Amino acid sequence: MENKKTSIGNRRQAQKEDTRKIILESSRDLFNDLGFDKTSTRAIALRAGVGVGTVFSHFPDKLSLLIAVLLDDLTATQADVMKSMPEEVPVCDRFLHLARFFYIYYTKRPDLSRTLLKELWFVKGEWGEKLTTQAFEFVFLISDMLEQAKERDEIRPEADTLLCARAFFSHYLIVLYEGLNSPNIDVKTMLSTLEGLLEQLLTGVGQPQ
Amino acid sequence: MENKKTSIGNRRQAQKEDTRKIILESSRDLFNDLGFDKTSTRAIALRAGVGVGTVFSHFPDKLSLLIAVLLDDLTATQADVMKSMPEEVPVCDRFLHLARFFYIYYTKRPDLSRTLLKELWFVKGEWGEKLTTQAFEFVFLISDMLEQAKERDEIRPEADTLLCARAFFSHYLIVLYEGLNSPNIDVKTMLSTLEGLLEQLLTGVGQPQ
DNA sequence: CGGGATTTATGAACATGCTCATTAATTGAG
DNA sequence: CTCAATTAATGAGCATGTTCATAAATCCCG
Repeated sequence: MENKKTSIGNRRQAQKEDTRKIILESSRDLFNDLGFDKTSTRAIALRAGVGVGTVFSHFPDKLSLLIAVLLDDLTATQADVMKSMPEEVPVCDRFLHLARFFYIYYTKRPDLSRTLLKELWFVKGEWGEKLTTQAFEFVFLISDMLEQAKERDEIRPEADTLLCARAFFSHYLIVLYEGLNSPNIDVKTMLSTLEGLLEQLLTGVGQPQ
Repeated sequence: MENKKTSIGNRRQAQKEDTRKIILESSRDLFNDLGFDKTSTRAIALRAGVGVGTVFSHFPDKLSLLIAVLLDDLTATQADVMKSMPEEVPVCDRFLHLARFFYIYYTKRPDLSRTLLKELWFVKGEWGEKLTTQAFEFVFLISDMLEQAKERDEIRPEADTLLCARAFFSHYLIVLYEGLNSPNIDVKTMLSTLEGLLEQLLTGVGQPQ
């Protein structure tokens, strides 16, 4: 009763939020159980107990549903990473720590990850921008780590940390794509490949001078 | 008359090949004119003067049609690259030469390229393998170039040329993705970014020793 | 309360990728 | 040439993502 009274004036808003949440939960469950392609929007609506149209009045398309589901997790993952990030170790190790958490997350749900990463670069609309933003923040995070490493004289002062962060990111991605592509996904192998690429980048492959 | 006689015994085979070719040509035209999404398989069939089912008896799905169309071009592009490849210049320049040709090709048809590159890693089936093969050959090509450079003492003898080739490739791809994502695509900018990344990799960003 | 305005929910309808049972054409042995 | 077998072509039909006109629910002002 009191709850009803306190919520007077925004019952509609609360209802909408509830509907949104139940759609997201249904999507999450079905995506996890059946995979992205085999989950129909009708099934999502049915499980959520709403009409198909309702789903699309909350999310512009099916892909945005997946992004919404996974971005929640990825934000949480990033928080976990930061909490457990070791200090006072080489920047390479710090980056590998970062990569490990995400690789573990992605490889646990290869199908959904493939769908997400396929679209990473080219999704349009509100949810596409959120995804791109997440990727940018990832790069900036690496850039910060490199900046700190520079202050510790770990990397050369003349190095462009943002460019270097993009290099790290591109290696991180290529290893992720390769991993998700291979039938037997193994985070350890992925991380050791990534480590090799990073060491190569730190050392350089050209003849000095 | 004589033609007919000589082709006796494989009229069916020839017919099939003709049908295949006209389907491919229709696809190419429509993809170029309308883009991938706005080209329907019905439209392709109509333009080719065949039934919809015929299209799918020659190619497993719409995406394979796109791959078939673009792989032809990409093979030709690769041949052009090799013909005009400068010798006796730094490996970085040789790679930039390679990249230029492909960047030009991709940026001329951003929509189709986006669709192709989205699927690069994860396409299934016959045509997916052809695409993956093409990518592998690209990496091996770089690896060969690096091996030659090693013999010229241009890169360190202890460097792993295959790993280095993968690094080159990952930078090549990230720049391509970024380029295709940006509204104003500019091959020159892409190439200078790529050059920066390569120089960074050759020099190394860590402190020597 | 009353009732017009606004927001939210709905599912029939549409477009499209793709399948598959059926038909048509071609072949080659007798 | 005949005809059974093989291969190619076909399009109606299905499943599914998405739209949009309509209905239902909620709000808010007088």
